Amino acid sequence: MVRKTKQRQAILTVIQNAAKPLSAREIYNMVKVQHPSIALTTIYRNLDLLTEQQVVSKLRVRDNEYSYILNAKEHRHYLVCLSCHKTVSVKKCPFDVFAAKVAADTGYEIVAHDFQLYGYCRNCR
Amino acid sequence: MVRKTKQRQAILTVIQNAAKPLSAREIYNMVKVQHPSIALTTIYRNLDLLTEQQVVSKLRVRDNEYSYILNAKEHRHYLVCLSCHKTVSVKKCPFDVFAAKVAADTGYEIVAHDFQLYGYCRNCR
DNA sequence: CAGAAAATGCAAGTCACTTGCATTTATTAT
DNA sequence: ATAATAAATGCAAGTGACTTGCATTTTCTG
Repeated sequence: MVRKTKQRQAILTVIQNAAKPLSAREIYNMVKVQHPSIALTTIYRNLDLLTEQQVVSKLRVRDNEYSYILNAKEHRHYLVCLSCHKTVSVKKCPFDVFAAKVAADTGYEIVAHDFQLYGYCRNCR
Repeated sequence: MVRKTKQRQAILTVIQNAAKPLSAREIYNMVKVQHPSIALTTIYRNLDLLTEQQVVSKLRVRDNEYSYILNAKEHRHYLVCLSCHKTVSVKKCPFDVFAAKVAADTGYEIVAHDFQLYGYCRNCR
C-alpha cells in the first residue's frame, strides 16, 4: 500500500516542474527548500519507488551518473549532450522490430533494453 | 607512451581466455593467482586504458555494475541474461541507419550510443 | 479515533572506484 | 650494457553514491 506523503509529493512536483532530468542530489537540494529536514535516504527510496511505478524514468547520463525524468506516455529514448547535459527525447523507439528478430536468433526472451544516445547539442558544437 | 607490463598482459590474458564478460573484481581475483601482489588500482587503471584503446568494451550489466569483454573486430551490442548473466552478442548494430535521422531532427551531433538488451536465456526461461 | 502498516530521518555502513605519492620498472639514448 | 626519464605500480587514504537498521512519526482503514 503506497501512501501519499508530503515528501513524496514534493519530490514529484520538483521533477514535474524541472526543465531537464535531475540527479538525486539536485532533487534533494530543491526539495530541501520546502522540507529542510528531508533526508537523502527519502529521496532515493522515493525515486526507486517512482521508477518502479513507471512514473519516472531513471536515465543514465554517464557511468554511475543517473538522473530522473518524468515519464512520457509512451516509451522513449533520450539524447544527452555530453557537454551541457541538455537532453532531448527521441520520438520513436526503433528497436521493437529488431528485438523480435534477435529473440528468434538467440533463443533469449528479451524483456528490456537500454538505448541511449550521446552527442553535442547545437550550442555546444 | 604505453608500456608493456606484466600486470597489463596478465589482465589482458585473463580477459582473452574468459568465456564471459568479467567484472573488475573477478579479473582482480583471477590475476592475483599469478600476481599475488597486484593492486585493485592497477586493475582499474588498466581496464580504463584498455577501454580507451578499444581493446576491450566496458559493458553495463546493470546499474553500477560493469564487466569487460574483449572487443570483436566490429562494433557489437550484447544481450545479457538477467538471471545467469550469460551474454551473447548481437551481430548487427541497428542504429547506424537511425542515427542520421535523429541527428537531422534534433540538430545534435551524435558521437556515441549505448544499446543493451536484457532478457532470459533459453536455460533460465 | 485507535491500531497497523508504511514512510521518514538519522547514523553508520558498504561498495566501487579514485587519488596522492613514494617506489619500481620498462624503454631510450648514450 | 648503463644511465636517464617517464610510465606504471602498490599502498593507504579518500570520495561519493547509495543502502541498511532502527526508533519514531505519519498515513490510512475500520
